Amino acid sequence: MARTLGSYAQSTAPKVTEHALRLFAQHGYAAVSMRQIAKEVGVQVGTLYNYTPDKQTLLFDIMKRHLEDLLSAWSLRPHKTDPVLCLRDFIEFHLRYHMQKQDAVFVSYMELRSLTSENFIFVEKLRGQYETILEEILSQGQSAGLFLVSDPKVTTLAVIGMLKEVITWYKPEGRLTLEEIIEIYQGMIADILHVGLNKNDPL
Amino acid sequence: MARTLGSYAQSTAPKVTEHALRLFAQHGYAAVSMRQIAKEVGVQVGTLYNYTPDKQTLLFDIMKRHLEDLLSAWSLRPHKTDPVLCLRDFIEFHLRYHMQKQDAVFVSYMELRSLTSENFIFVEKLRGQYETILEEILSQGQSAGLFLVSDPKVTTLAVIGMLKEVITWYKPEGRLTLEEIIEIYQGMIADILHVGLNKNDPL
DNA sequence: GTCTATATTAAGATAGAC
DNA sequence: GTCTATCTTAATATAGAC
Repeated sequence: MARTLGSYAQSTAPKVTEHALRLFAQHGYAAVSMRQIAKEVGVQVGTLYNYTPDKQTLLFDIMKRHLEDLLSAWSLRPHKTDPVLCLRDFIEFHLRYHMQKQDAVFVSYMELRSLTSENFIFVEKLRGQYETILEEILSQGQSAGLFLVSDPKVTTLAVIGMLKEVITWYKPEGRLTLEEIIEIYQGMIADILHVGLNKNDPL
Repeated sequence: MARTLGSYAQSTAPKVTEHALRLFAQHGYAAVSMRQIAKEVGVQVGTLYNYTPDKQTLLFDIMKRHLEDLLSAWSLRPHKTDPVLCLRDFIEFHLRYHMQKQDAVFVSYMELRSLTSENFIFVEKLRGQYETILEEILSQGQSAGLFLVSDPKVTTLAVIGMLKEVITWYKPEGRLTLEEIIEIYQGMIADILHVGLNKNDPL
């Protein structure tokens, strides 16, 4: 990362983003003031406006960056062709990535309604791209006869719901390791999709 | 037609709650002002304070009433003893009830962090009571050997996650009827719990 | 019960000195 | 890059007339 010319101290820019993110996650975008953010960063309010034109842009940039990072992280992964392996891989990727970026995930989900309509459209497109990854894995497995579901669309949403819920209770120091949680979820999702059962087998 | 002396309109009290609920659901508690609520109700700001001591109490009362209604609606149902039937019943109850009170459900989930700590504790207790219902059904089925899960606690959370997600996409005029959705979810959850498979059967 | 008017506080954002 | 000072607007809440 290139630093700004003429800056001696540790750059303030990343601090602003970090503290804004944490405060938004904790109290919600609308409930956090620029003054609060400035206080956490350790500067006066006016200074913040050297790093963002306004509060809305601060939120938008946080979400945009998070979703772009998420998408690029997935696409940089070696691509598996078998839908069953690909699904297992996606579950692991999703849980690992999301559990280490809890604040960004939380804000990107909770604060959609705080975006201006223009920014909302942009962010929703990115979110849609991510959900499409799972949708396509499921539909490929479905047409290959590897998965058997009554309604692919609803199943996708249900799986997404299961995975999203994890963030509300996962704690690194909790009873189960992340590896164990991943395995449990891979199992439950395999059950829902009837992985391994042939289309013509009786249920 | 005048109902009460000096009052031409329908009683204001329920209107205040209704409009506050809808606005909180749409924009979030912190983003909604008392002026906005007053405007929707059709009164001046000062008038609102005849119906609530402050904005926080307005939010708290909405959540409290919603959760108390939910709990009492469940407890008024005829109680089934068989865990399998009880679970199916709970899924149906949950989805029906939640789909017809979308705003209240949404606010009660999203605005937990907007409550004062005292109010939060109260509301969390009610929420906990509701989640305990599902937990107990699962653990009863588990000990009766009717369900087979690798980790009951995580399974409960996953099922809750699945059910909660529905509210984010369900529309009464959508492709599937509520009855169809209920059936699909009963099926998926039965799959996760391996309902009908004996504990000693091979998977 | 509802209104108008107002007290008080705090918000987002900008200007200009250093 | 950061600060102080300030503009402007809007927030919650209250008081007192009708």
